[in-house]
Amino acid sequence: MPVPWSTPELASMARTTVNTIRHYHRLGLLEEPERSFNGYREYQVRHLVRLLRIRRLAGLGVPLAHIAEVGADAASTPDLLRELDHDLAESIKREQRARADIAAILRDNAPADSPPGFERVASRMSEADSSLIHIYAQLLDDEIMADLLEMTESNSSELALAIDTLPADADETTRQALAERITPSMAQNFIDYPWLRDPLAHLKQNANITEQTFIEAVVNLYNPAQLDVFYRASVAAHALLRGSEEVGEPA
Amino acid sequence: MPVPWSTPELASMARTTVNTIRHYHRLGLLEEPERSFNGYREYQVRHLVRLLRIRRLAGLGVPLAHIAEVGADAASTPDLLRELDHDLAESIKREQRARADIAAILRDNAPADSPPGFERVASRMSEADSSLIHIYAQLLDDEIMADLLEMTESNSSELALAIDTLPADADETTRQALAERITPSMAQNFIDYPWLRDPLAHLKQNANITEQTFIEAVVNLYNPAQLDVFYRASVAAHALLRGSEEVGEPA
DNA sequence: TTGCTCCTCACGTCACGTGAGGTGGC
DNA sequence: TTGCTCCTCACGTCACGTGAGGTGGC
Repeated sequence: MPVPWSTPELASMARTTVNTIRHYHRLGLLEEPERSFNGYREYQVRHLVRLLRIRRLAGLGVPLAHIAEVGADAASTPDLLRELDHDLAESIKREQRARADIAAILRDNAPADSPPGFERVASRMSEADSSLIHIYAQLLDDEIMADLLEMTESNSSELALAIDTLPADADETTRQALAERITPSMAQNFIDYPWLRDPLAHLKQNANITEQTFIEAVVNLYNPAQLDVFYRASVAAHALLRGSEEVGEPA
Repeated sequence: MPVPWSTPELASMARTTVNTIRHYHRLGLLEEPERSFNGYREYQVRHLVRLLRIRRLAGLGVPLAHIAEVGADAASTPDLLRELDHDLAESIKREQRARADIAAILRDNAPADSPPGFERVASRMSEADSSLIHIYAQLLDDEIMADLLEMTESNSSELALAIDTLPADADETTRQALAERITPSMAQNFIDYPWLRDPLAHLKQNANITEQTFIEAVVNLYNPAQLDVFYRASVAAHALLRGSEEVGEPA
């Protein structure tokens, strides 16, 4: 390839594309070369050098709009580079988190839109539970979320299924029976995770007025029979705890 | 914030923007909610959940156009995720290289568009040398480039300056004197870097017909006097080596 | 009437890529 | 005439952001 070079030749030498070169011409970043008699561009060595410098800066993350001034205003360059470095560091962190999350999803064979951190238990969770966790993750801090994960892991699959499949019009007997089955583990949870008795006190600081959200999510995601079972079990669990405190665990 | 939520309220709860929500509506990704009497959107819990799932997938790098099908076609998801992971890994590598290069530029106070790897010596290099290195980096493999860096590091600053500032019309005496000054180091380079005697043999494999480029770059970037000095020094250096081989270094 | 909240619609951003239609010499 | 190379010009992509102009109830 003797000088002068055509656009495809220049692109090939700089390991880029003709579209990229034309784009830089449009932006005024790369000087237009002379034209041959038939209108073809004829690039010289200086164009190749300029193109390589532009590609280098673009590769470092310098916005094309700033590349002209990087040449001109060398004094402001360190600040620009430090800013770029900061952006790159952030981007790398985000991508590394995404990779870790993808690995967890693949490892646990979980749905891709599982709540972050819940991949291990995602396939055992009902739609309602999964939805609720998505919302809670916006409202509760990480320690609470970690506790929720523990609770979900220790949940009995049969009980979870029974709750999940409870029809909205389940009769009195069915509800009461189910409530009694889940009362012990609920009581245990109240012991293991004291904040469960007053979850509203543990909302994220930056989450403004969200107590309503917290409650409305539950009410929306479970049917009346399920909510009734939760309520009955919760009352029974509290009674159980009060009983054991009075009898076996004096303050 | 009681249900139903307005668009800004929904955006705030999902830690995103109203524009993002409207964008998802336009793409048909997020169901349009009911409107109030005055035309305001009224979002329910299910919209919040859907929005959070979309944001989660988007955060993992799933293209918006594929998010609908990720829900529908769970079987193809692992392949998609593995592809995403591969892209993320590539992106992270690129960004880490960029960060390392930015660090080198800042550390050595080098121009941002220095040839990669040459930051330490960039401030001592002439424009022509820097340009040439940019071009050579496209044509020569990494080992040769490492040798070029070594050569540049060991170059005498005064000699480099003398060459760089040599006028195109420098007279005979000046040229000859300068050639004689650089002959010893050039001879030493021929010994230390044997490939210098036949650099064209070390072009990158994937770089097709580029010998011309190699030569045209030199001819274009240096003035006639400089080229003449290089030529004279090269001839003298070769003579020197032949002499020393005949006298002091029998094969 | 003024402010406030939400709305729609069109266009902008970033760094190019795509594709249609035309040209000039073999 | 066909093929090949290069050209221009308009529009597309991706995931939104911006800004103009309008509305409805206090």
